[in-house]
Amino acid sequence: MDVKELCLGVLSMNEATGYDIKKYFEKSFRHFFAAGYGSIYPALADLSKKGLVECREQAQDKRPDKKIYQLTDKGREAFRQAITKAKPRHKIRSQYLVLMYFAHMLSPDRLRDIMFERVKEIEELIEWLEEGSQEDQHRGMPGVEFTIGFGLHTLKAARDYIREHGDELITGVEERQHPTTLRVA
Amino acid sequence: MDVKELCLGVLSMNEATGYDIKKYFEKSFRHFFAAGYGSIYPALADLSKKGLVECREQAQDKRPDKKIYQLTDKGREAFRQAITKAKPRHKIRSQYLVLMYFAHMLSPDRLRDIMFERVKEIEELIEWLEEGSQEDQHRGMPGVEFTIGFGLHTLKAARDYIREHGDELITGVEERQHPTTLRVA
DNA sequence: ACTCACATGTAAAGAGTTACATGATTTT
DNA sequence: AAAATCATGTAACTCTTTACATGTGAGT
Repeated sequence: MDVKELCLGVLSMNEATGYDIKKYFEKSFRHFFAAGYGSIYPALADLSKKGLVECREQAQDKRPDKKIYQLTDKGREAFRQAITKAKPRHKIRSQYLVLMYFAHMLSPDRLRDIMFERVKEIEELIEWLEEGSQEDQHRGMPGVEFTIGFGLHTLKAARDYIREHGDELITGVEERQHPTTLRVA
Repeated sequence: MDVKELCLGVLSMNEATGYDIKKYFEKSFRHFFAAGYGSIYPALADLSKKGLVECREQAQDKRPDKKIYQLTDKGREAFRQAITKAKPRHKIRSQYLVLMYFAHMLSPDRLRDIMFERVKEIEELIEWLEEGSQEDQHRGMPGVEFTIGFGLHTLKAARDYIREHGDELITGVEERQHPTTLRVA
């Protein structure tokens, strides 16, 4: 289940251009699956070559022609297969947590900045999801609500954890870096 | 901040073999940064070539020689640089949530299986982290406690969300797939 | 004057995964 | 008898990221 297959998924709902698909990714999968043009356009070219999507070109002046893609029957079937067989993995790759792990090697100021920035990012995502949940484009797609709700719930948990334990970590680091002389050895 | 840099991080605490490093990854970074031999061994070879680590070989019979790596001063400095400059990203790539998003295209049985499996995986991770938090190898590393606590908190949130909203999703999918004939159109 | 939205793509580099290859010892 | 632990690695493949390349029109 990679960018190619998610493109099929997006196209299973509506025909779209590469540009549209990128926007859809941003709107809907932002918190669990990101992709840029550099992976979407080649993916579409590949799907086209394999006969899973077809495209019709729409001329535009002063702009590159629009290439509007739609699923073929083969593509629809391929997507069904993909989601039927895909293993439900959930991978996290977090440089942020690596930094927290090695917090004792950072200055308390840098540490504070990182945590602040992370909380800000999380809050932006939460806002984004809350806006998205009010759109009613996803009537009839119970999964949309579920994934938005899941995102909101886990992001809030992450934010709250940092808020509640961030100072503790900073204090711990300060103590380690400047041990008090008064200590019962 | 990739596997190479995390290897430096692990070696900043203790000398180790590639095999040891893999085990350390599993014990400590499992919930936010996974890596296999296929990325660790080449990483060490590369770091060695760049003079960031040194290795001494220990002969063993009936086994390949052990290669015990340790940081050089250059390597120690490189790691300090890396964590000072690294952007604190946190990436999630979740096929699991993709499947939930397109839940309406799955059979309720498959959906139930996926959620059950996911909850089981989360529970295993939680247990793992709870065991790890009782080890006292991480004295003096306040970041270790923080990352374990963070993992526990967010994993529990994820588990609880699925428990509380999973049935709702399944019901929604069933309704969409077999609409009742009794409906006020 | 600048940035955002529209609209397409390529090329090179970087990273990670998977399968392969070897093989004794210990535990279940 | 099978599986896990110890211990190394490579090669091929897949996938993603980043930077480049091009250009208009509308809004601030």
